[in-house]
Amino acid sequence: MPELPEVETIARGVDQRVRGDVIAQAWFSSHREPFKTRPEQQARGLEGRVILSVHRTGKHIVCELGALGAKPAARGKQEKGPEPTPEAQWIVHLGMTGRLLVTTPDGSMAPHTHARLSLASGRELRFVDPRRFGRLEFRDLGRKSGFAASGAEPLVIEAAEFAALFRGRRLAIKAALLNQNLLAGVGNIYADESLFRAGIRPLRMAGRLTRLELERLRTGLREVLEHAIRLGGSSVSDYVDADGVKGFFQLEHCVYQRAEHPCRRCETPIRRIVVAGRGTHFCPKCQR
DNA sequence: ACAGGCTCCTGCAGGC
DNA sequence: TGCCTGCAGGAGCCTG
Repeated sequence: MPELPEVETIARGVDQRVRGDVIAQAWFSSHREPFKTRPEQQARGLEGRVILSVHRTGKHIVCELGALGAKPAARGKQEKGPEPTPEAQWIVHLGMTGRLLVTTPDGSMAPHTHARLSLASGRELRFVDPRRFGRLEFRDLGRKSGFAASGAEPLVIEAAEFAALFRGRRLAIKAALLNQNLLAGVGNIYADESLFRAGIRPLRMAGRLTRLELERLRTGLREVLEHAIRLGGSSVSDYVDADGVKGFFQLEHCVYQRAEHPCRRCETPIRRIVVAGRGTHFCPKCQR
């Protein structure tokens, strides 16, 4: 299931391949879901627009779109030409099983393809999502404000702000980590892995954690996310990047989906419980 | 306001 | 071998 590192990997890959390309034609499946904006409206808004950039916010992939003829800023260049102002955004949430792929038009259509954007370069940007938990949204920035995740970014949040998120919260820290209104981008895998790094049991009440524990959690979370991004994300279920390539972080999971396996640190068998309706994995000895 | 539970959806694993 | 059941989970919605 795509979380922050997987979404980051996909957004980077898609950005590399489609930045500056023009959306010639947009096609959407006739399923009721997964559209936050009506498909006809999305198609109308997308066709003829230039993709200025693609980036990640929380678990969302945001495509910044400009008017035909707008020149995107070159990636990673120092020379700062005037940044073209986006006119619109196409926002993709992958849900559990969503994929955003850049393909050639002759590439066979995967089952459950819900959107195909034909690009002027001849390539196609495709959204595939068997379980339809993903969401597609179009925002006209002339009418609406730009997309912003409601929660804080775990990669940049400072200690004081992080601690304040959990103050007075009477719920399990695991459940709090999954709440996108507090932190944007953390899902089940990295919640479990960061709690292991911090040595904190998932059922501990969020508001009762000490300053020291919260700081271990903040740094553990950041480390585990950064490490996973370097490895291209975790491939559990059917996650693949923009090229359809799997990531490697799943080989380094310490607790996630390792129930009954020995802890990598102390060899105690990893336990699995259910917290907030989610499978939750922890080491009963290393996590207190 | 906040917390917890239910719902959506399909693929896959496990049991008989 | 093949069918059936149950489970996985992000986030929006409803309820207490």
